[in-house]
Amino acid sequence: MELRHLRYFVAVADWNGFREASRRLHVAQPAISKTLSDLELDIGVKLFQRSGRSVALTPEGSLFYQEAKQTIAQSEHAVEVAQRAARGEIGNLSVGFCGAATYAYLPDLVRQYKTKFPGIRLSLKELSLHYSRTSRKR
Amino acid sequence: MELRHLRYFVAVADWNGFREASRRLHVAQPAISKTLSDLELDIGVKLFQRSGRSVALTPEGSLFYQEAKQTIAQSEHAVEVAQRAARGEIGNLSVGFCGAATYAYLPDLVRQYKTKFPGIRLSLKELSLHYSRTSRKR
DNA sequence: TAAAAATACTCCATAGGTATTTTAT
DNA sequence: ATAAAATACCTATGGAGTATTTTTA
Repeated sequence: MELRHLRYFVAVADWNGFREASRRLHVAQPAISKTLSDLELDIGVKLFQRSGRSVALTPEGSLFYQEAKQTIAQSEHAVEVAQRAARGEIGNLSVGFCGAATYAYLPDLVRQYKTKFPGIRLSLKELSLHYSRTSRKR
Repeated sequence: MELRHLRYFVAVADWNGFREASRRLHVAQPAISKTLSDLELDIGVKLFQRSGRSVALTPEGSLFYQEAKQTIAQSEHAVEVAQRAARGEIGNLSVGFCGAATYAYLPDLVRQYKTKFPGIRLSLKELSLHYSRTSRKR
């Protein structure tokens, strides 16, 4: 099963019919027909009640419809999260500091940061001064 | 973007590497390579930091990883819902009743029902006796 | 130099198109 | 009789395989 199956399925449910869905999707009607019977075969559940002239969701189809929309929405959300992170609108930033910086620079830095990057979670960590000594041992 | 892209992406992240992912997925390594660069091109975000010898998620990739797994899980949930509904384990049942049935049969019926089909939501509606008259009008 | 990923190509499976038949109103 | 879905058939895009090159630890 691929998102394509779900997109076509939702389109047919939304526009109640293969014909109209095929128009909206700019895809020929037999392709929609094939994709949906593939989907039904794959999951082993009949999603539509066909009566030649028209089409209606089965009870199982109705439940699947909700979940299919949810799946598509989640997939779009995934992309959006990645894109916003790439633009620096969300994400995490870890800042290490020590000694004099603590009171001289940090407070103002954090204040500026919070207003400029409200979507980024900031983690602060005081670095131990023993670090350079212990790492040089052995 | 299709679920295939997300499945491959998650596999590469999980098995930290194209090579190992290709073994686990039973798909040749260049196919994984191609699919992932297609994905990055499609969403316009670099998901992995390649250094020839090894591969690591970028910060954006890490966020996308969570969302991709969520998307796949939701797609599997969708199928499960449909299949359970088809098996009669979940869903809705509406029962109309009227007159003598109300006290003579309904209580016992509902009791039996609840134990046999715990996943099915039951809706009861008392049918108006005027219904047959009004529907016959005109 | 030895692993792992990228590139180049080839092939074939299948998504999608056209033409037609079937079905129900 | 007509509008819509299914079926049959064909085409072509792109997913996946093999062989090879590139990269870096």
